[in-house]
Amino acid sequence: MPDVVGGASGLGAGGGHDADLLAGAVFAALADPTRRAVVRELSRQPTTTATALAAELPISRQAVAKHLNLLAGAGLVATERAGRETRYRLTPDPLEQAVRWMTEVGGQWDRRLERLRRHVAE
Amino acid sequence: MPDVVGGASGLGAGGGHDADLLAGAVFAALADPTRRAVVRELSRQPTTTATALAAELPISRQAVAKHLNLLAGAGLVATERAGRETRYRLTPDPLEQAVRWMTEVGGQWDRRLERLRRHVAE
DNA sequence: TAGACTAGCAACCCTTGAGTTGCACGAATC
DNA sequence: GATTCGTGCAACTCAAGGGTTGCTAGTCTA
Repeated sequence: MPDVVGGASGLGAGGGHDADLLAGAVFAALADPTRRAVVRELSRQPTTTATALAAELPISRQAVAKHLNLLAGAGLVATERAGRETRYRLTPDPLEQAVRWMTEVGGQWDRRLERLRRHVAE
Repeated sequence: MPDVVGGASGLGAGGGHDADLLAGAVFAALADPTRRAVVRELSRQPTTTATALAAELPISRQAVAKHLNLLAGAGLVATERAGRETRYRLTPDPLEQAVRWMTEVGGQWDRRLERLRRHVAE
């Protein structure tokens, strides 16, 4: 089951190799409502700590830390230590990858749709 | 835990009401690699059936059907019966909502970054 | 009408993931 | 130097989700 992408090689040849995995990590990261709240909050403040976030969310500090780790794994967040606290900064670059994935799929479908429309018209 | 978004009302006031839920459904739908493969395949063929998809994927027909139901729940797929088979068609409109969510967050962060940069410069 | 093909429903594993608590360690403060 | 504050790590619970098998029902065809 882990090689669904690779196993579907006949399908996945459309240019996306591991870009799919990158986009997938972003999608998985943004699939959780708590994580979306964290990201939104990070988009407002330049940097924050896990404890500060936990103070504004109905979950524990450790839960927030887990989410931040996952976000860091997806490349959406960067960490930097400042004394005894670690501050988290939003790095929205991977969002671009995800957007590209979606526009690619949507665009391909639009092209297919237009082709079908033309075929019906003739 | 289910009202994380609402509970974070102090945060979520940035214009997104249930648009967050819509985008969240899209993200959750695209978080699974199998579902991404299904979507990519649907972007190539105008319509398909669950059995046809199952023939090209390493999973059973019922698993594909579940994924298609979830995609339909997110509004990414529409169904139409044709005789004894149900054909699935891609409806990429919700992708736009998701893209808007991401660009909004990214844009807000960019603005915040620029403001910070200006503040440092002076 | 009998048989093949398609889809839908339900019950059932088993893994993942979100969340918790508890504890131990480095950094500031007094 | 002792204490507090902020993190990090580990173990654990519990619900959700991906996948399977088995069966039933509808539709086309021979």
